[in-house]
Amino acid sequence: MASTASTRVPLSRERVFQSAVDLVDAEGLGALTMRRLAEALGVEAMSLYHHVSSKEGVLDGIVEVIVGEMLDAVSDLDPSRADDDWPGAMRERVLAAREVLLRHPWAPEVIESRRAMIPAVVHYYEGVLAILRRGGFSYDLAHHALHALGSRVLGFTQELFEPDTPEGDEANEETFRQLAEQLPNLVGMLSSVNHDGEDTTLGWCDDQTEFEFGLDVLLDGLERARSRRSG
Amino acid sequence: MASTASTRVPLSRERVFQSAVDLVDAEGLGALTMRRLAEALGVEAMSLYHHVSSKEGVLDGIVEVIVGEMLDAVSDLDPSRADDDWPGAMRERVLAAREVLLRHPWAPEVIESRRAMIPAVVHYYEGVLAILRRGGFSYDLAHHALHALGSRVLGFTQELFEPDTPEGDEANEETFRQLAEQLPNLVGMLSSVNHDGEDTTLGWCDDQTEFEFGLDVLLDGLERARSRRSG
DNA sequence: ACCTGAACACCGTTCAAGT
DNA sequence: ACCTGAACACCGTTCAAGT
Repeated sequence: MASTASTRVPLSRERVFQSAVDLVDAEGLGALTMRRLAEALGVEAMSLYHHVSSKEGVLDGIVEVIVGEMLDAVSDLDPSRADDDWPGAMRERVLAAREVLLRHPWAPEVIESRRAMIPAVVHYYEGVLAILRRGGFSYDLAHHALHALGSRVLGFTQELFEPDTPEGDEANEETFRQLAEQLPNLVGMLSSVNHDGEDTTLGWCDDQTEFEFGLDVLLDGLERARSRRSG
Repeated sequence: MASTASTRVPLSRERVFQSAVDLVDAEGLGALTMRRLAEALGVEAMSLYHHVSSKEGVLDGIVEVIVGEMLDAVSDLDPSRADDDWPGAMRERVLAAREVLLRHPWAPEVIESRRAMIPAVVHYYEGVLAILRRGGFSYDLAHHALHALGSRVLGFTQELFEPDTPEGDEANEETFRQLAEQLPNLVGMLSSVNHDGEDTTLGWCDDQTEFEFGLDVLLDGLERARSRRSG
């Protein structure tokens, strides 16, 4: 019954979102416009609006895809581990999520810009909370823990500064050189911290070593707060 | 010598940035366009480009103004307090910065989007580092501490979700209702955490109580990491 | 040196029309 | 039901020209 002339697959929300992820993987966030996305799908820009309400909806959908990959990645971890080692269970979950981000290094920027209740994100947080509850946290302390961990539960650390792009302008380095003599502590810190290792990295500071170390400091501090409160 | 016909003050970077802050204070971030900003200054849009290189430069300038206010606010604190009570000194500094944000509640969003080395931000971090160093942190551990504290050193907590705007659509609440039975822990947490108090607030979760509590958990965890390492 | 007006090259999005 | 083409209402920014 199907015409053999055109085997075009009909558009769907899922195809739109996956295509958006592929486009950004290949060409960066700047390439994501409604026109470019439509082109990649072999369709006119306005056809997209039958499946998404706006470009904001596309960005939400991108997060749904990425965090969906995280949910897949954590689905075969053992939830009962949290009963007697919640920091270990959390660490395992978060590092699995981080591996997804290493395949989509632009994703933290998009995730940070979204505050809508995206189903995959909500489910991911539910799993984080489950670990904290099994580990003995009250709802109230678990809430504080979520905020203290921040983006780290999704596998990335916020950057403070971004280095200048290799080919771009040198505004940052120039600013820093001019101010350097008023900044003894920053100069000292930057010279003692390795910022050009070959380590797997999501950003200037966010390499695997820094991420794991900072995560462990937080998990330890939170476990201490928990045990102090539950007596 | 000066003509009395027009007492127009010449444009300057400082006037452009301050005017941008005033515009956003009055009408929100969405109102900030080069054309609107020029209008507020009684000038054509293109005149702005003699003083700033781009709209990105205006946003950097806004952060310079806001964090400049923070530097003023912390300038009369006693640096030597960190010598025997670094968590107290940090707490004092951070809460002073937060008071600036309470006057500009849109500012966290702008600050989060900037990664350039803005002079005021660099100086602010220098002061944060000075406290950690006086408190006995190695450069390496101070670096981890900065990332662990994240946006908190500038006085705000990242939100996880934003509630629906009062007049806006109800997409978030709708999503949540549909998923609620699969989310026992989130439902439990949200019902036990106060999200509609009259407290001074920067966001849904970021009220003064949550901010101070979460800050203290982190400061305590960091002090523990420090004392464990220095023996 | 500083500011302007018109224009350019994009955006996201609306709308009426096609099939 | 789904897709289209043209148009709208904006953007940020360039450029040649004014004073």
